[in-house]
Amino acid sequence: MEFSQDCRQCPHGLCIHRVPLFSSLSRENLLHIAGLIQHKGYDKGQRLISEGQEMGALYIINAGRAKAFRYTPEGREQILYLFSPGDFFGEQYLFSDHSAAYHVEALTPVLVCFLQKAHLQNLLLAEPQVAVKLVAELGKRIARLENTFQSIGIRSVDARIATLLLDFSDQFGEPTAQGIIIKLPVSREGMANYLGVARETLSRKLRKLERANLIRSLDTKTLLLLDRPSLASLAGLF
Amino acid sequence: MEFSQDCRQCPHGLCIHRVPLFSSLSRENLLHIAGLIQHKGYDKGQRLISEGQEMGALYIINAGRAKAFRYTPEGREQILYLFSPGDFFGEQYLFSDHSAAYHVEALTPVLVCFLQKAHLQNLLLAEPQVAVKLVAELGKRIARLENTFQSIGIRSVDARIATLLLDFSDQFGEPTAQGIIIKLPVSREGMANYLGVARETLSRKLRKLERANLIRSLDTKTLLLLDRPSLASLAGLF
DNA sequence: CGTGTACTTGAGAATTGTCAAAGGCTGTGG
DNA sequence: CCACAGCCTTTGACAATTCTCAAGTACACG
Repeated sequence: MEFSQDCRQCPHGLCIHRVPLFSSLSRENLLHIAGLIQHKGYDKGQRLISEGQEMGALYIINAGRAKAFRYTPEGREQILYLFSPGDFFGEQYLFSDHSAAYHVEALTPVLVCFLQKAHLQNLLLAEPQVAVKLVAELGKRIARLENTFQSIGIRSVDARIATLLLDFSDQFGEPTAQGIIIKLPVSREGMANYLGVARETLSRKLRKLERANLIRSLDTKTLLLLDRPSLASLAGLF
Repeated sequence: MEFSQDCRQCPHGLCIHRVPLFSSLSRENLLHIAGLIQHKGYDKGQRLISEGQEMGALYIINAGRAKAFRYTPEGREQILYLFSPGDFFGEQYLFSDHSAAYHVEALTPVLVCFLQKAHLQNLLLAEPQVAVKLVAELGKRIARLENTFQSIGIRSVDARIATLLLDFSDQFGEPTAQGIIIKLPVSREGMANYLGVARETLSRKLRKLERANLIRSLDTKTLLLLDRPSLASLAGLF
């Protein structure tokens, strides 16, 4: 785990460049903010934040992946988000003193930039455009949550799995000659927890999709998507 | 259906007073905004907006109740939100030109105030505090969605029903000597759609709760909540 | 007072969860 | 390079839950 005082020595250039939030800022403003940003590295499996903890900053994923999750009363892990570089979280707590409502854990080694609450608050008041951008980003996130919400409301587990595969294909997929290759960010168990079904059920369903030639499992963490249209119709039409 | 040019003749006083969003504004600012706000009334069952429609304004519920919903691929109605006076929607579309992702329909006669996109955009740029408030409100909504998300992820339908009843009791309940009286905003079918289960399942579960003396059904649209603690333990512990 | 709508209840079918065991991959140590 | 331990995944069989279809009941409204 390492720190660096600000973002100007960012290993990947100014990390805030990666954040759509700040895209409207001038170069000098960017540099100023960059000076306020702190870094921290986390190993795979480490907690970035824990449920119940104070959230004093906005977290921006600079490199790596992380998952946000809670435990259900039965003790199962329910995954809420998968974060990739450029994603941020903690914005809910900017203007409320609630504590974090979920755990965030590194799925791979992760590098985060964080911006203290107070600094961001000042920034929003001084630069309305950033606030407007933030509102827009939050709107997007709400829309995504609403979609997920609905897709869970769908009775059929098959449809939910198809939806998840399509989402993954958009987020993590790479088109090739044979089909879209998806590097899964989580294990089967993780996917099951994301969907809210039992591991075993997910296994069976995936096998069924494989037998129907819609997908092929290359290895545990790699999937080949063969028939996107059929998946789409599963997700949406039945 | 009636119009009125601005909000100064609002039947319930300045409707924007009801909106936390604008609570930080000075009296003169409020009056200015009030002048920009338009009204519209809807009968029960009428659509405020339809899926796919352009969203040109922020809608604020002034009186009455409305539901936001979509149709699942199977043709079932999936309720996303229940709006009460003071709630607003349409903010997702402020800075995106996406069309509405759901229908909104009046459950009772409804009076809405709406503020055109352009006016609100100007307001946000001119009054950063309003933007900050908006960010805070959106944060709250995200938190609520995340909660709902998780509670749906919970396998047990019983837990979800208990959670819904507790939510309703908070939102629509009135404490009395016998217990908390809940005026249900939706029919059994509506509740079932909200939870994503079959009508019949909901009926059976409610009957079971009634036999266990946790609730009593006074009439179709009124519920008496007798044993909140037991419900809470159902919702959270098993 | 009848009619229609919404709700309840019952029985069988389908789906999913649970438990148990077997299979497969990975990394360590010989 | 191989053997083995440990973990994740798959598969099978059974139990539990929920859905569907069908019929019956209650209630609101004209």
